Amino acid sequence: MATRTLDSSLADTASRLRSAVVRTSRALRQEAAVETGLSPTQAAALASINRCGPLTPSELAEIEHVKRPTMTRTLATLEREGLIERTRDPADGRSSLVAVNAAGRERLARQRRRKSAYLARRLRKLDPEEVATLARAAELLERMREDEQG
Amino acid sequence: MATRTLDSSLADTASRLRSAVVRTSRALRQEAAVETGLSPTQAAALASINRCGPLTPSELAEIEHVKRPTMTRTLATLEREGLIERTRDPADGRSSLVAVNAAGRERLARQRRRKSAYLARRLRKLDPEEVATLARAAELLERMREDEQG
DNA sequence: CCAACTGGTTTGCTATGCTAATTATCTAAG
DNA sequence: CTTAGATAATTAGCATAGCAAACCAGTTGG
Repeated sequence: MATRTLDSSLADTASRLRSAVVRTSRALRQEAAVETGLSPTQAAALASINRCGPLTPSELAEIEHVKRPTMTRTLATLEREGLIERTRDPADGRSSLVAVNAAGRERLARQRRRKSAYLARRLRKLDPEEVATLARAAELLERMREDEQG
Repeated sequence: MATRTLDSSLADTASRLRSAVVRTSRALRQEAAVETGLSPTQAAALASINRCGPLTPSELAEIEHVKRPTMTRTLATLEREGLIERTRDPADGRSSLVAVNAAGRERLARQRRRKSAYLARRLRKLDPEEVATLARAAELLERMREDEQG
């Protein structure tokens, strides 16, 4: 019976969590367009490029857990926006190295400065203890994803 | 200075949380297709219809925080899959009432039974204390969204 | 030097959002 | 009543974002 209630509580948590994640992600997508002109996907890619230095599209796709064609398109958008630059990979003629340029860094900085960013604005209304819970949850979500791979 | 560090920690948490939510949502979308043939959006809609009884498309759009045209299409998909049924609203000729049919309930039950559902499977590997953290985070995310409306 | 592999892109499909415009019905004012 | 305006739903049209399959070009191993 302990197992039974444990399982049903897990299923319940899973269901609520799914709902919360999906809805929050939806809200983020809407908000992002207004705030920075970048969708969450684009913003995440830009941040990763910035954080992990110049890297190839494949490496980036790996980091973001999307397939290569998807990353190709995201990069095309960021390039069209003038936020990144590519140089030929000296080690491999098929490949290119992607890096954030001045405009991209500026955009990232602006974004970071934004006090009113969707989540930050809402986090400010929570108790420190609640913020800590969410910080911990973010870690757990990432760990859950990485653990069992894809 | 307290404010400064508090703010930067908030921004940091916001950024990590955004990343975690976006990536998890992406993983969910991929997984859902394999597991049940329903995307998270579709599964969420079906669950809401089931939970909240027969209701109109508008009410459902409200619950799911999407616009009506979006819900129209989601419902069309669920109907094409034979999981829901519509009856004319006796009170308003413009409207219809949407309800889950036998096949839909069967699908929901199967989904619930699924021990291997993405999140549940991963939750099972966490400490009870960690599961509790995520449950609490789910609540907080929902509350954050509802508070300031959208 | 050629065959097989691999990184990247292109192409074509699906799903999910949105807004704006249409259609059908309802409701209220005259 | 009847007509004008509001409202529910849909349709149409646009954009993003994911996938897989096919394709090109450069790399590498035999």
